[in-house]
Amino acid sequence: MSEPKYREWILDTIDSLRSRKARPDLERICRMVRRRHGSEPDRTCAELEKLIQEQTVLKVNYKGSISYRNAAKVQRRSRKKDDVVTTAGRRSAAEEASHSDLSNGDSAAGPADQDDEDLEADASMAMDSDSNVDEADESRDGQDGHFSTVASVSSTPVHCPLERAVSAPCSPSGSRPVPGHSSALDAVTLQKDGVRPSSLPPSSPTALTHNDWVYDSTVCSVERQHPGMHKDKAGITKPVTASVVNSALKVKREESCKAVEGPVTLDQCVPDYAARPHQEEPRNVSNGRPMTLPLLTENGTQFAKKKDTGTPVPVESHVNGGSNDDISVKKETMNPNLLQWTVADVASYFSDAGFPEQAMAFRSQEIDGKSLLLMQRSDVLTGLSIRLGPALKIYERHVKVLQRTHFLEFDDL
DNA sequence: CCATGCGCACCCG
DNA sequence: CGGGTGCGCATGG
Repeated sequence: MSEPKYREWILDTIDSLRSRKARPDLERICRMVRRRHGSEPDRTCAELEKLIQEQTVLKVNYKGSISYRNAAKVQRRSRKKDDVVTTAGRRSAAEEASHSDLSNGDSAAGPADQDDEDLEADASMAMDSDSNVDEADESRDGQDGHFSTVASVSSTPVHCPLERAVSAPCSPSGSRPVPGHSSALDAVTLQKDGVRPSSLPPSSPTALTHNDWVYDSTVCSVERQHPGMHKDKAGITKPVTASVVNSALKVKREESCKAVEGPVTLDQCVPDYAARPHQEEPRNVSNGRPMTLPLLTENGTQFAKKKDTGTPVPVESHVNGGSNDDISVKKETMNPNLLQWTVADVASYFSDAGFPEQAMAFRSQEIDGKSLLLMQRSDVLTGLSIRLGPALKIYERHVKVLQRTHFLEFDDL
């Protein structure tokens, strides 16, 4: 999906701006990429959106304006120097943090790393728990409240990368999304400091306007729930909020929600994925995807395979201790047929499984479902340039399982 | 005019 | 305190 070339350019640009102490905002990023590589701003913008979706880049609202972060660098906590370099390049460092704990999302850095989606989910949850919406009060101008968080996506309009990128604020010149409203679409809010555990109410639209918001919904939906929510894995409650939010934003597409099958509620919870078209594309979509929902698995389960559908559903994982309470919602998931998984699906799966860093390696190597089925132990252990520990777990607990499951169910193919 | 460099104020853990 | 962020100003081409 995202062109590696662009990924590198954009990440380098973000890093560069950061080192210069200049805010990595859309305008500067587009300008610098154009200057350095000749890429059109629109294209850069489109690629940036993709990176945001992949969580390679995090879109955050910091001090009242939008900033982009190199997810890999979000370090927050101790990072060791070691970063392993993944093939992709140096961006991996962060993940380590992720393992440790996603909870924080703090500061600018944002969210916790890249863990993808699920994590995000939980990350968000975590965050919200502490924080919640609202800080509106003061925030507005921004003080720095640091930012909120996470984000991802973006928003706006559709994104078809190529086609429309334009709509978005890409244009270098003045278009910056104003904090607030206009971009409301995109933005969603979240905030961190404010904290109010319970929640949601305030969050409504108005909240958006205030400062921090995160972009994207992916997370947002989830996030604002009060901590308590975690518990219910089913996520029952969440839906509500989420929906609320969405509606407010108008971001979502209802249809899509429906599309999803049955358990609607859940979906709603996770609306973002489901809901937004954008995301879909990249991720699940391979084809007409019917995704199954995660049936509420309990935490420990790594995969839930639904026989009916025959799908291996990647459920989240546990990364840290297995507590997934939070998440469980995982995206409902991917296409049941591994053969139809795209590179993004694979990366997303591993991120969800708790290996965000390694997921990048899969993505860098362009491993899609078909490739995954062909991978052998040695490929996983040595072909991805990932550390042995995670590689072993990935192979034994995921690759092998997925392959086995696939062949059992689709052997005829 | 534009890209950079960076002091300094803020904020968080 | 240490660390991250980014405004605002200064500098250099």
